[in-house]
Amino acid sequence: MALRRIDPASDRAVYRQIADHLRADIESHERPPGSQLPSESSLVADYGVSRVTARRALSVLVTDGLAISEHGKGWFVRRRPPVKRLSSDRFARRHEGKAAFTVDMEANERKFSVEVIYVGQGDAPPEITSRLGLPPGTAVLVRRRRYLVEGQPTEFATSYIPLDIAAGTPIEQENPGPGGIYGRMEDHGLVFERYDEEISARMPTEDEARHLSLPAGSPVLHLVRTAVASGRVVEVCDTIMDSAAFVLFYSLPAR
Amino acid sequence: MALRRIDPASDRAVYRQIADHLRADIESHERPPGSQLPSESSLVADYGVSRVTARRALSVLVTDGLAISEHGKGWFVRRRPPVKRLSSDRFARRHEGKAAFTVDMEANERKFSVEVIYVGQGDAPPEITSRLGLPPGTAVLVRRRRYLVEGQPTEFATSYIPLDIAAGTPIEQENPGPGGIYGRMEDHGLVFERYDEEISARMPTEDEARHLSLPAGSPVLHLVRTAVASGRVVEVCDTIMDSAAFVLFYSLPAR
DNA sequence: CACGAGGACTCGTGTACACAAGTGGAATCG
DNA sequence: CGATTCCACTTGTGTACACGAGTCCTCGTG
Repeated sequence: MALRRIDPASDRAVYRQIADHLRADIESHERPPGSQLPSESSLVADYGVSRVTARRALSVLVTDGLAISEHGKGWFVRRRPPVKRLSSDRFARRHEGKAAFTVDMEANERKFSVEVIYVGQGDAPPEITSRLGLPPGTAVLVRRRRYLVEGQPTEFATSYIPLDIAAGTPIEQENPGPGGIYGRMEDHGLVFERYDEEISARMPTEDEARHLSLPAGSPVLHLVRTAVASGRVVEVCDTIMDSAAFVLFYSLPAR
Repeated sequence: MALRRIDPASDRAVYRQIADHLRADIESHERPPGSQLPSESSLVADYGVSRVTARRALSVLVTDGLAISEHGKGWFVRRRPPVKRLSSDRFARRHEGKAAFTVDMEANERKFSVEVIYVGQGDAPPEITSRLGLPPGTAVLVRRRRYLVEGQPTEFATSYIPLDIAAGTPIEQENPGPGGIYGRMEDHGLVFERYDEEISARMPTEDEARHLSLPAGSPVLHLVRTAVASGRVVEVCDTIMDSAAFVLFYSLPAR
C-alpha cells in the first residue's frame, strides 16, 4: 500500500494505473478480503483526478471480480465464499445413502443447509424436455432448491423428473427420505447406469446474481446433470453455482 | 428492434432500461452475433440522453458478455466462438491413439490447429510442483501451446512433466508423435491409472484475455488435469479456456 | 491508376458539476 | 434513557464538454 503516483508519460490510461495499484494491494493481501478500499473522494484527493476517473478505476476491479461497491458504505475487497469441492466421481456420489453434496460438505467440515424453494408439478423449458425425451410442454415434477454453505447461498439447483416416475412417491415431498430422490427411484426398481454432466461458465443473469447474492463481475458455473436409469433419462438437474465457491472435481479411471 | 422509449416513472435507471432494450434484441436474435449495435451518438439522439449514459448502457452489455467495442469502428454483438465439447470420459480420451482434443474436434467437424508456444525445461509454479510430488523450484519439462478452433484461439494449455520421465524422449520434441506424450509414456512402460480433473471459473487476467482474444466481461474455465500412471503423478496440465467456446462433458458410470 | 490527404465518423479518456439516495454516528428532544 | 432528527459521509445516476486516436471512405493530385 505504498504511496504511488501516476506516471504521466505512460501510455497506460490513468484509471488503469490506479486500478493496477489497487489490484497489486489486493493480490498481495495488503488489502485483505472484506477490507474497505479508498473512497472515491480519497482517490480524487490522492491522485488528483476527477471522480469519474476514480470510479472508472474501481469499476475495473469490479469487472475483474476483485471488488464490490455498497451504496452509502463504500468499496470493498470482495470476500470469497468458503471454497468447496464437489466430488462428482462415481465412488463418492452415493456413499452410505447420502447425497454427494452431503458427503462433500462433511468431508470439508462445512456447515451447510438446504432451502427448498418449490416442489411440485410445473412446465420444463424445451431444452429440458428434450433431454428427458418428452414432448415440449409436458408437465414434470419440479424440485427447486438453494444450498447455503456457512450461511452464504452458493448453489441454486432445479431438478426435473418425469411425472410417471415421481407421481405418488415421496419424490413429490419436500424431503424424499434417506438417499434422496435417487434412493426412492431405486426403491421402485430403477437401476442407475450413468450420470452425464455438462459444465459451462458464463456471467449470471440479474436474477441469478440476486438469488446467489453475487457481486457484479463474478461468473457462475452452470452444470446440467442427466441421470440415466434402466435405459431412460429419469432426471435432469440444472445447477447454477457461485464459481468462487466451487471447484468441481472429477476422477476418470484410465480405460 | 421495435422503437422503445424510456419510462421516466420507472425506478430502473435510464442506462439500465437502454441496456435492457438492447439485451432483449440480442437474446431474441433480432441483433445477431457480429452485428453492429447502435453507436453512442445514435443512442444519444434516439433516447435523448448524454453520451456518458449511452456508454454506461453499452458497458452493462460488456459486463454481461453480450457486447464488445472496437475502437474507431463501433459496438458489436459478441460473436460466440464455435461451441465444442470436450469429451473427458475415459472411453473417448484415448481413441485410436488420438488425443481427446482431436477426437472431439473431428466428432464436431471443426477445423482446428495447435500452436506450440514453448517446449523445454522450465520452472513450475509451487502449486504444480506440489501436485507432481516434487520439491518447490524443481525444473520440469514445460509444454505450452495454444489451440485454435476455426481460426479463433480458444484454449491455452501448459503441461508440466517431471524431467526423469521426459528427458531424452520425444516428449521433449514439439511433436511427440502418435498418441502424444501419453503414448510415449506408455512406450516407456508407464501404465495409466486415472486422470483427476479440477474445474473452476473466474474472470481472466489481462494476459489471458489477450492470449485468448477475449472481450472484457467473458469468464474463463480453468481446468487442471493430474495424470497418474504406475503409482505416481506423471503430468499436470493447466488449461485456460474461453468459457463461451466450451462445454465440458463428463460421463460418470453408476457404481 | 495509385497514392495520399482530408474529413466524417467511431470509441477512449479525461474534466467539472449537480442532485438523489443509502449509511451511520452525533446531537437533540421528549 | 430511548427515540428521532440531523448531518456528514458514502455511492448512484445524470448532464455538458473537450480532446485524442482509430477506421474508413472520398476526393484530389501526380
